Amino acid sequence: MGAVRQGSLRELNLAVVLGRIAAAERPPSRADLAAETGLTRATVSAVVEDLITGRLVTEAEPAPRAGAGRPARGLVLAGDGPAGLGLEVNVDYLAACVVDLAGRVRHHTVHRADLRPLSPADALTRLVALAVRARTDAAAQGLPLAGAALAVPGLVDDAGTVRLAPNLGWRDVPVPALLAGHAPLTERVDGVPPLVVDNEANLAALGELHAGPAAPASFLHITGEVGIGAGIVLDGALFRGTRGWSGEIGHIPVRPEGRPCRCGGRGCLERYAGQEAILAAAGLAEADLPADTAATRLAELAEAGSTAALDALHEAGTALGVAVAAVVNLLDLDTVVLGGGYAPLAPWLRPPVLAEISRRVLTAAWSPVTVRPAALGADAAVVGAAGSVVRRIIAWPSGWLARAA
Amino acid sequence: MGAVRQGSLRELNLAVVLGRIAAAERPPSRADLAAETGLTRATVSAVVEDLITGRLVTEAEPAPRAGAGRPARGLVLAGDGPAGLGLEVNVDYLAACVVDLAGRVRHHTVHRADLRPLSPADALTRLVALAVRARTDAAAQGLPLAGAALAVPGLVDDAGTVRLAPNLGWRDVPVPALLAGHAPLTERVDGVPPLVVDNEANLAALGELHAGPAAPASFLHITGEVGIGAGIVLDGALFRGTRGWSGEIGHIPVRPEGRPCRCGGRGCLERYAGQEAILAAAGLAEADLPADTAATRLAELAEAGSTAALDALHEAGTALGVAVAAVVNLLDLDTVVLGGGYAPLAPWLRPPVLAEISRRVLTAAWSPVTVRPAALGADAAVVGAAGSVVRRIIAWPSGWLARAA
DNA sequence: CGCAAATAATTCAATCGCTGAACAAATAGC
DNA sequence: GCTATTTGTTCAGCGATTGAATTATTTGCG
Repeated sequence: MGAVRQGSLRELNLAVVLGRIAAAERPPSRADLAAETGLTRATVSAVVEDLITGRLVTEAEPAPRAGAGRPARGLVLAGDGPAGLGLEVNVDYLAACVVDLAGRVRHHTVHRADLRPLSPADALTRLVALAVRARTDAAAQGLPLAGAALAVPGLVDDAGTVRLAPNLGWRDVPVPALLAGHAPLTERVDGVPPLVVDNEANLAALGELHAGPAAPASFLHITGEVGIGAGIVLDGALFRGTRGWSGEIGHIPVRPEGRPCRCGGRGCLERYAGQEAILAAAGLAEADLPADTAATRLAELAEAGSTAALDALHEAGTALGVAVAAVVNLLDLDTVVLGGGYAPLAPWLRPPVLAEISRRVLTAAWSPVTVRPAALGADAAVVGAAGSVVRRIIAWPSGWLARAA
Repeated sequence: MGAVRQGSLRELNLAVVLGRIAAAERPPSRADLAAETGLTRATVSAVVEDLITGRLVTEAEPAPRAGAGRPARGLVLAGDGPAGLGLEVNVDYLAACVVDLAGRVRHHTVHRADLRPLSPADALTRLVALAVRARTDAAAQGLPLAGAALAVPGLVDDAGTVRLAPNLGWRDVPVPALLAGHAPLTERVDGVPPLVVDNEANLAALGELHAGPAAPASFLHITGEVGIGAGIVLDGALFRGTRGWSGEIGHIPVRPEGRPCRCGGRGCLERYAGQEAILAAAGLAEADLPADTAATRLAELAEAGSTAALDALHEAGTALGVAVAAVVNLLDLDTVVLGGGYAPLAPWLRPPVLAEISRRVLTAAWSPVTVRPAALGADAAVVGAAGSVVRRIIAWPSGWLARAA
């Protein structure tokens, strides 16, 4: 916590009030906010006025009806306020989307193509084309973009360099430098780079947090694709680790005397619950399926009662459960979200995961652990990326207000 | 983050300034603090005056010498300010200590006795005797006690009830209720209970954080005793999990097809790197050694070149390394501290732990993980308990100042 | 030795944002 | 149409920070 200057007071209260408006189930009145926060109605009015003139908040016309007295005017996040641009590079598709302050997806494009043969520079050039279309669409809807975030299936350092994205074949790719020619993804505003690069699993977890007001404050979001990544959300904020490389769950040993893994260990989770492992166990050659349909195909087979598929899923679920139990023991989380390719497979993965948790988590007897599929599907990472931009504005509105003024 | 009222400004700045004084390497001057925090020298002077009249800070007479100009007056945490009382119940000893604001241990008593035959009530009665002596000693030194914390080798819920302490044989022990007759451990002040009960591993980790200014902001502290517990410190704060039950590292599977464990799983870490497992592997019957000397005995044997001991330690270190690698992958930590019974064994445990980390942690190649023994020895938990009390004051001085006024 | 330069800390009027109470606005119920 | 009730705004007052000026204390230099 930095020092609190005179002006910080208003900055902090702008964040507090806007945060309450964003988190509220129904549009709160100024009086509600005053009661909730402990601030005076006078102060709340002044703060709200700043937020309204800054186009972050609008008054909801159909005010919620009460008993007697002057009717309250509900406050909601502005639909025409700043929006976030989300981008994603993945193994077999590119995606872009625009999410407004209220969390609505206002634009969404997916471009399917095998990215592996392309150089990183070429892939990014194609991505810029998508970004430009998204920008144009946003402008047509009167939405100013406040920033962008790019989701990548790999490890990203603070500078935005992709250190390693195995399934993409990327290694030490300096994304910001490669985008240098493509303003306005590169103009730095207020010290915030206009494009943040982050791990796909992290951003997908943020997407889940953003998807509904019912999201718990702390949970583990597991993205099951070729690799297995986890996004850790603690108290409503993404936990990134010392260098931003948290969530590497794929190499927790679940059968240490088991199959060798490319990481050098043995019996890693990825070798038992990764997409390739499940497909192989189910008797499906991986090569003839595009990655995005593999999970749905498996779900169809399981639905149809295929013994091979059911056995493969049970096996994978058990391995996943061993790893999840370890994480729950370590972090004492009460919710686990199955995302990415696991989402459609949740009906079959859930039982063995729960079984392992109740076997191995000492505290599960006192307070049960919830395991549920992700609310967002395969779009979680892009939507989460765009959401992370608007979320930053909600968490610190004075930055945007100063820029807009 | 709650709303910020007018008066919160000063409260926040008191915390900011006191925090800087506590964290500084050498006594900072008011001017230093102003430069660091961005506050005006005028404001810092006012804030510091509050801290000095509240007996939290004093001026260090031998001011650090500079070039020219009026010499600065260094500010340090007051040695005669509020102190914390730390208590510990463990399998074969009770302990109490008093730590002052500056982190110095001003009192320390250990009472050795096998606690397992005693009822929880009897054990706590003996503990109160220690606490009373510590109080008297503190009073004799002019130290007002600001609160107490009790370390227990088990799971504790929010109300202070020990839900399960297997090695102590405790189950659902309502510690605050059992201490009800023993004021002043029970009078609630400012909404803060005078006695906080917490897990031993958590408090030991806090002790490590408190032990030196060189402690990293985020680390994993592993307490190896009969069970294996971990304290997770993230950004200088203990991470407790949703219900305060984080850090159960003992049941991470390291040999899943291996030995059955009392938790119901197989091949848990505890069965390979727990004290009993190491002693058995080294050919030492456990029964004939008091728990506190087992580790030193092992260290002696290893020092003397005993093959059995060296092999046992290598085996345990490898198992520990597998689990630690999993945690490091998940949380992206850069420091692991070997505490409790592991501290004296660190020379032999470190190499296999590091080997497993470099094998299994993908990112270890870019930035190495430090593994080191704990700075505090077996006293870490008591000292950490007392430290947690003074730490709370440093984090929120206005609470103490209001009480003292 | 005396004086200028430099750095530390304090004083004080000005200012910014919150507070609390009074007031205006708008509606339901009688 | 009147009253009770609740919402939202206005305004004087106040607390905390600010910034410039002032005082305090030492080093360096002639």
